[in-house]
Amino acid sequence: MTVATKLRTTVQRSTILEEVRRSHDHPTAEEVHRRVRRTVSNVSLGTVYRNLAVLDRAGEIRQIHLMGEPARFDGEVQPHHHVRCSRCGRVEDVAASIGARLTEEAAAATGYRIDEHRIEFTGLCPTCRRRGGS
Amino acid sequence: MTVATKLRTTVQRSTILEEVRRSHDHPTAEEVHRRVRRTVSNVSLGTVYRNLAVLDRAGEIRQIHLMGEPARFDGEVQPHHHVRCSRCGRVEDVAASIGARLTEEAAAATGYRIDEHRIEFTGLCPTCRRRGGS
DNA sequence: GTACATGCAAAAAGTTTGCCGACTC
DNA sequence: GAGTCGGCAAACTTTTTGCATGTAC
Repeated sequence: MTVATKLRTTVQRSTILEEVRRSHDHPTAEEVHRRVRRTVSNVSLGTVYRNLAVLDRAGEIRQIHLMGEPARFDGEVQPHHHVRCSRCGRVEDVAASIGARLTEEAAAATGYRIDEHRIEFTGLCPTCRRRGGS
Repeated sequence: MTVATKLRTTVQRSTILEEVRRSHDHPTAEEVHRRVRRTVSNVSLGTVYRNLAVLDRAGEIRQIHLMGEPARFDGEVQPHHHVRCSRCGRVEDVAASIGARLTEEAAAATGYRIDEHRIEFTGLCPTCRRRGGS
């Protein structure tokens, strides 16, 4: 599971990384903990938090913060964005191609050197749309 | 200070609203509390939180959540986005005209009915750029 | 063997809530 | 006067940290 150079490989760390990579539903730390415990029955929540932070710093995973929710983690580290369904709460990826020129536009508008941007869309997912209105 | 229809006008509530409206630095609840206390010396932090929530629901202010930080509040309720300087931490507004077509693009890409989007840019502000590097 | 990682439990940080007296309408 | 609101303090949720022990390299 190829952890970045300086990191030690421990059962806990590699299991946590694998779990985040295979989860496509953007789990919270607590959800990761629950899932990892199926394999490593005694991992502590503290270790999960510590490793999620380490892996985030190492660029192996990403952390996302949506409005008023606990942090979620994402094994997809390529640039992309998120949509959250306001009815069922699911969070899905949105291709990074959306808003490709945003960086230049924002740099021109603000004078900042823009390094990154994250977009959080909110709406109704196809399933909830079928079940009717907002 | 024109509070939406159903809300009662109390010294605490209107001071909190005024304070958020006049602050252009996106204060946290604790910062709002500190500032409001200059006028209403005994206002409690609980009241500040309650009123920020009420005013947010009433559409009088907005709440913003940036990566790994406590919630911040914004008296500007018209659509707009935010940039945060990764060196000095300041948060500034970015005009909503940026990314005007994002809603349609995201709707087409995901099948969601998109209701809203928020963009968080990260970079270096002009001042920090002058002082050199990342 | 040394530095780093883990488990555990306690603590911190941020936010919400229950209770009751006080104030707005 | 009825229903809201505010102060206070306790509770809750999420995340971080200290410490002693264990493990990877």
